[in-house]
Amino acid sequence: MEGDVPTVSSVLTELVAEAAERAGHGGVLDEVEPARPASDPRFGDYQSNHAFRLGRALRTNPRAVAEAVRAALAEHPGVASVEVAGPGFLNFRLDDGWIGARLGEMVRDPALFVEQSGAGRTVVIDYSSPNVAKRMHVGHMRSTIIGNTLDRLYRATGWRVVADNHVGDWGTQYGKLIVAWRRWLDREAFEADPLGELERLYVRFGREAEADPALLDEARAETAKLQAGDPENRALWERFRAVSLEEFEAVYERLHVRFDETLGESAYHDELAGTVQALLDLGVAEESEGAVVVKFPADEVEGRRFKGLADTVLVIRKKDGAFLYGTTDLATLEYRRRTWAPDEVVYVTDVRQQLHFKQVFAAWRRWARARGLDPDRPSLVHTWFGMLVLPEGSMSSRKGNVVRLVDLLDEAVRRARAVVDEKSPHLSEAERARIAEAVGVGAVRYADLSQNPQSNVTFDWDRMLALDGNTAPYLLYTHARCRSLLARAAGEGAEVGEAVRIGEPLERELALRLLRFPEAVSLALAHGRPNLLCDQLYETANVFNRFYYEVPVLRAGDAATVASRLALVEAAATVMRRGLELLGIEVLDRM
RNA sequence: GCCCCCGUAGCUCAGUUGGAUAGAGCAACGGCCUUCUAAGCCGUGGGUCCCAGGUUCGAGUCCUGGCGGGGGCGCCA
Repeated sequence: MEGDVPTVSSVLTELVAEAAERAGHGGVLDEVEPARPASDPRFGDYQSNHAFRLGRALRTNPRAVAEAVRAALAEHPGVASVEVAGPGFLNFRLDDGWIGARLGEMVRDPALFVEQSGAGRTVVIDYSSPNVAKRMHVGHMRSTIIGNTLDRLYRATGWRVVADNHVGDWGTQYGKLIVAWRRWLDREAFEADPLGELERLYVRFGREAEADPALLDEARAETAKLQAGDPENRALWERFRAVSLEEFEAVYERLHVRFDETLGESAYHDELAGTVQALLDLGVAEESEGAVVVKFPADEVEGRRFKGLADTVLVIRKKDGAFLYGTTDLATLEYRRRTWAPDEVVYVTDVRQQLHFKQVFAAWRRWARARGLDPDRPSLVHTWFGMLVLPEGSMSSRKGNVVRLVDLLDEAVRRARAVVDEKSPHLSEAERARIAEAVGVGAVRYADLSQNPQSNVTFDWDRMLALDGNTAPYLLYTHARCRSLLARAAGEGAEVGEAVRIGEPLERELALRLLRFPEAVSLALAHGRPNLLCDQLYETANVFNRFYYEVPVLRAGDAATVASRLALVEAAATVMRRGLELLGIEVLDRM
């Protein structure tokens, strides 16, 4: 729709922008501070703090600026009143009729008014990326879940998304594994639990090699044979890879994660030598101490984004001629550029790789310039998240304290099942199993998503698997309550209204909260922080449950009120459903 | 040594990038089911936002210096 400004925030922001211009402050700032929900209901529904910005720029009293902007505000059907408060806040109170109508329009919009900021644009998202020949553990969870949710948020805002699982399927560990396989394979164990056996072989190799260093030479030789295309080693490697991907896929399916591509490190093996040569030829890289490196002298490092990069070095070819993951990252980026011409490439990894990606991004930009390409396209984003640590410290397969991802999911579902059996014994066995799966897996996803990704998390079973409070089951329950009410309404032949008519304060609060959904989606994506969407859904659920408790729907009395309230309930169900979908949590109609 | 991140209620964490009187969940205590799902709702108690300065109309948020914790830093990923 041409010129349409869908969200409440954008409507009011636009109004303020026009008023500021009319008040003679048009060119003062290039951006208008977005209107936001009021920090306290006493201050109205929404507030604009733009007058402070203007006041600072004009070196005048912000209160006076606010008065001037207020006086210049155009009439708008959505705005019931505007007040200037305190040192220069503009407080808006919205019109009840407009809120109800607006909500009706929002739920009829397939995008729920979510701004389609990515329309016509392509993003490659690189996430999850576990190493082949090992089982996935909880350390892989954050990249997988956060990455997948960003994937969903990008799609919701109109982007074309290429989700790429850049698995670690190449490197020296396969030579070791081949040696170990030939010496110590327990074929029965492999049949029963392929990755378990591969892990055991890998650990055994490490132990044996300590006593007999000659094994390392043997492994190096096998790696070299593999990379030279030796058919026997190649077949073994392919087998390791195949059983791994099969097992990963089972976990992804339970987590509702789906990739468009699984192009691991091995896919770029043949490009690495050429990449290094190109970087040398273009003067992006240089030889140093026998290796090939990209240097970042302090005086060449550009801007705040590259803070901490100064005087560091990225090695892209070792003294012995071998390549490193930085080399692969650059070759991969070049492949992505050629293949999908993305506007943006997002890497979702933990905080430890910050410096690495600053280096890769800076090296890429230099490479792009040297070839006459636009260094800003694709724009490169490293969305990092904090470490997941166990209460007793770091997790390592050597210490044997890893928590496998499937075990976490199984335990979550087991606990959820106990609650379902207790609360809903009347449901069929099959339905209870389905609910337990959705609740358990949803709880795990939500536990991760609902906190700021950049915080470190200490792994805690009880917290991760909590089923009440601010959790996935709470959101699922709220949605199920909505659906239950609507199902009963259908049974009684009650009409669901076209529009919502605001009456009770809780109807108003719920409608306003629902209208914030598209703002929350944009905010979550802009900051790369799914927890902002979680907060919104949690608040929505809380308001709905208070509404549900205090305001009768089916027993409201007159048919018009029943119809209006049912429309509100349906709007709540729609928003909760879409929100849960964006978080990758399977939605339930009953529980 | 240099660089990055963090320090908020007993515990786990939010805090919309500088906005109005700092909020949730858990745990504790008290209340609400003859009415639409009590996996719910309401209430009570709980704070030197690590410390000290600074910037301004306004600082948990920004700058400086400490203290404490985590992570990274040329041939691992």
